[in-house]
Order: sequence, then C-alpha cells, then structure tokens
Amino acid sequence: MDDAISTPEGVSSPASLRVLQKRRQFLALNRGLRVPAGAFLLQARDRCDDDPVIGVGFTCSRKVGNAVARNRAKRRLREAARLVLPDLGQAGWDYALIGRAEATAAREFEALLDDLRKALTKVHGSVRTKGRKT
RNA sequence: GCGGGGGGCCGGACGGCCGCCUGCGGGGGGAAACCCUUGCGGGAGGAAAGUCCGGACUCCACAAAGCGACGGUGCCGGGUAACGCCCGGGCGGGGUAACCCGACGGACAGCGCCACAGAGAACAGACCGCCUUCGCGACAUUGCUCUGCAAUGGACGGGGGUCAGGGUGAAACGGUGGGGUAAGAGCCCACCGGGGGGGCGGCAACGUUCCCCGCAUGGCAAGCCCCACCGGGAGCAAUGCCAAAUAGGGACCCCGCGCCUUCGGGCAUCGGUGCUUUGCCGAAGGGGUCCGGGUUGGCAGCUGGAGGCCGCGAAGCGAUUCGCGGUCCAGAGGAAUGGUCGUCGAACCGGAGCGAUCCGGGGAACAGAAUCCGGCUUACAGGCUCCCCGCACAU
RNA sequence: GGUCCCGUAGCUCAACUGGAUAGAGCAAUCCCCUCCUAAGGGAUAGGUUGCAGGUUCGACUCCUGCCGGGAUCA
Repeated sequence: MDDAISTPEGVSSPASLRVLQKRRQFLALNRGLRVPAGAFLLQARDRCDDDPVIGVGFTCSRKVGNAVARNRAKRRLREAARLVLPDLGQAGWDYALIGRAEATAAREFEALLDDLRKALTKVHGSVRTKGRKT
C-alpha cells in the first residue's frame, strides 16, 4: 500500500500491470510509437491520463501460424512482459507486443527478454527526455 | 518364426520455484461500489479441427384440407431423442483365408443423350465375305460325232437370302458345343444365362425348388424424372435485460372509420401464407404515449446434460436397453495451461558386438475448448494389448 | 463462433444440355520495320482447369472429401 502511493513518479520502481482487452485500446496504440524488437514488434504510447498503471496487450495475427503457434507466441510474450515491464516500463503508458511468424516461438527466452529491454530503452531514451523535460 | 486381417487403449512421465484463468471461503480497509491479502479445489483433445449431417435450446412465422414447388434420403430389418450414424442380415465384387469394399429403388410411366470411328447405335444394319439366281457369257478344264456343241467352274453387272466370320467401337439385339441348312440364323437340341407363374423357407431384402416361355425390347437416373419416406425459417454475433445517444420508420391507446341495420350483425373494396376452397385477421383520417437507424459498453444465456466416467448384475448374436452403487472433471470473452531447472525418457544419428545388448548424441506426432450433446470426415511420431487367418518348422 | 460465395496461361475473362485441339485480349520471347525506342506487322512458347477420389465410353462441366482465398452477421 505504501508502494502504490509512492510509485507514480519513478520510472524504474515496480508498478502494477493491467492487460488491455478492448479493441479501441489497440487502435489507439496503432497511432503511437512502433519499434522492432528482434523476435517481435513493440508498440508504445502515453495514455495521457492520471492512472499510473502500465497497460500491456498482446497481438498474434494468423500470419504467425495456427492456433497452437499463436497461443504459444502470446504466452512467451506475456511471460517476458511480466518479468521486464514492471521495472523498465513507464507508468501511465500502454504497450503492445506483436508476435512474428517463426521468431517469437523459436528464440531463446533470455534473448527474448533482452529484445524487450533494448526496445524499451530505445523508446524511453528518446521520447521521455523530449517529452518530460519541457 | 515369417507374413497378413480385425477390435480396444495410450498418446511423453515425476518433482521444485515463479506466474495465469476460474469456483468456494477466511482476514483487513471502505458508507457502498470495490480494493488489498490469504486458504482449499478445478483447469484442453482423440480429434478440441473441418462445419458435412442429426438434435437440444432460443427467437420469428404458423387456421384447416387438397394440390403444387423446393431440398434431402434410397437393398431389408433393428437400435436411437434424431440422423446421411451404428448393429445384424441379403445381394454384388476382391482376397488362398481371416476379412475388406459397395450412392445397392425404378430404364416395358414418359422425355432426353449415346460424339469420333463404323455397313449399321435403338423396334439397327449389308462394307468385305458366304450362298443362290438372272444376263452378256470373256476365260479355263474335260468330253464328243471337233470351223462347232455340251457339261463344270467362273471374271463382270443386276436381283435375292444371310449375320456365323472379318473389321469399327465403351457398347453390335444372349454365351458355349452339337445338329441342321444353298449359305446361315434359337431354326432345333444340351448346358449356362434371362423372363413369367406356383410351392416351400424367411417379418423382409432374398433364397430354393417345380413348371412354362426359345427368349426382340441396350447403357446413362452422381441428365430431367417416377416411386417411397423425411423436412416451416433462422441461428448463442440466436435471444432477453440495463445504460449512454437520438432521424425519414415501427408498436400501443383513444376518437373516427364504405353502405344497410332491429346494434346481434349482414353486404362490399383492398391487403395478408406458393395456389385453390372454406375460414380468420387487418386497413382507410386525426390526436396522444412509447420504442427506435448506426455506434459503444455492461449483465444474463453459460454449463447439471437424450450427461460423462468407474464398477456390478440382467435381456439381446449385436448396436443398444434396463437396474443398482460411486463420482463429478474448463467455463474465457483481445479469449486462461506458461517460463525455468532437475531426474527419467521414444523416434532418429554415430560407434562397438555374430547377437541379445552396451556407449555417446538427440529430444517428442497431429494439434488448443468458445452454447451444449450424438455422429461422420480429415490430420497424426510412436507405443501397449486382445482375437483371428495363411505358410514353414518342431512335438 | 455462425452463415454464404469463389478457384481456368503471369493478369483479366471465355468454353452450349458432359463430346474430345481448353479459346481471346494484355503481358513474355524471337524476327521484321527504325539511326535507336515506342507504336505497328509476323511467329513462338506458356495449362497436373486448386488437390484427391468417384459416376460415365468420355468430366472445366455431375457427385463426395480436402486445400486456399474472399464477403457478411453482435
């Protein structure tokens, strides 16, 4: 409870995650940033509201494969987001991880985590300094 | 031992840590909504798939009879909630056999089609050939009474008989053998095949037997069609409720509503199911109330059901049914089963060995519930188990 | 998730009631014309008719099962 009050400012302190479920949330993300992250694609966008939670969604289209391949790709992305986003994600932002055909399921899990970390620093390294300082 | 056929079952296992979805409960905060925390339980498949059939369920439509249209099924009997599924039987085909396969009603109800080739293709036909006859009688042979005559054969042309043979074709109007004939032909006979009728067995499909008929009447119905049987339409994104938002349409109520009226009703017009008949309902102008197109969110439907699974008993050849006991086993809604580590591990690869096997590597097929059931079909690494058939060897 | 529709040369379309060589335009290749290119003319090649079975003498066409693509419904 003490954490919940003290976190909204910090970038690296743990924040709560929430899964995106509505179509309009994904449509909004399509207008945000889009960064390739090795085995997948990362979309990120500042929600511009007062809620400090981090939103995260997962997309795997039919290009990824059949239902088994799509589910497997989403599970690995979900696990990666669970491990990385509370530390490196920024409060008040939404993220979407988009699976790719062969790579998302085949990549080593540690490499998958690195992909996500690099992509996040790429997003916030450029945008945050510009947006927040002025 | 080798090869083959049929049925049933499994389809990676165990554990640690960190997570996800969901049911029930405890504790704390809060007026409540809700939030935080914590305990116990459950959490993908044999196909969850394709959406090809059949239902449950929901909404819409619905007066009855007759006729018609459309779609489906198609040997017979049984099972089932139902089926195009399953079981048993029949018939046909394949296999030495176990066993497997089959859209398997009707082509004397009718219409249509059968290209090319071929003489002829649907109550067919005469090309070659065979036989016969006629004409001119070339020509050949033989005989004689020898410039010739006669007999036989016969090129060529015409008429007739014939469908056995050749050839064409997917298919040529029963097949084989014999008799018969001018040559032939069910022309006649035997057997096979076919048709009709009777008897017997069977619920039936059908089988069997006797008698009669020499027996002209293809193939296609997954062409139209006929016969028998079945079927109202749509689908959980159905449907119901709540909230936000509001047009040109819709619903309900009141008055009025063609003519006559004894106020019960009668007679008209128009519209309403594919058509007809009978019947029923609605409509004509004005006012009021409510809903509403498109977009978006929440709740219900939502998992307890012709239930599944396990065990026992009974009926039946079997599908299946009946009885008893136990048990409950996913319920999401951008959609839950994952990540990682350890032990064991099939296929496969390399090496050693005559071999059983051993050592090292390797790391698990097809595939993910979306309202729920019964089937079918399709995909599938590998494994377990039961029964049966053939061959070889031994006893 | 449900429902419906469509697959023919590289592309856009034909092919009768099932009847034999699956045809046309554009594109492609080669040649002619031109100083060169375009246009024009001539010739050529290109097809398991989405795949696999079945019915039929014969299938692009009829039937069944798969595969791929598209549309639509709250």
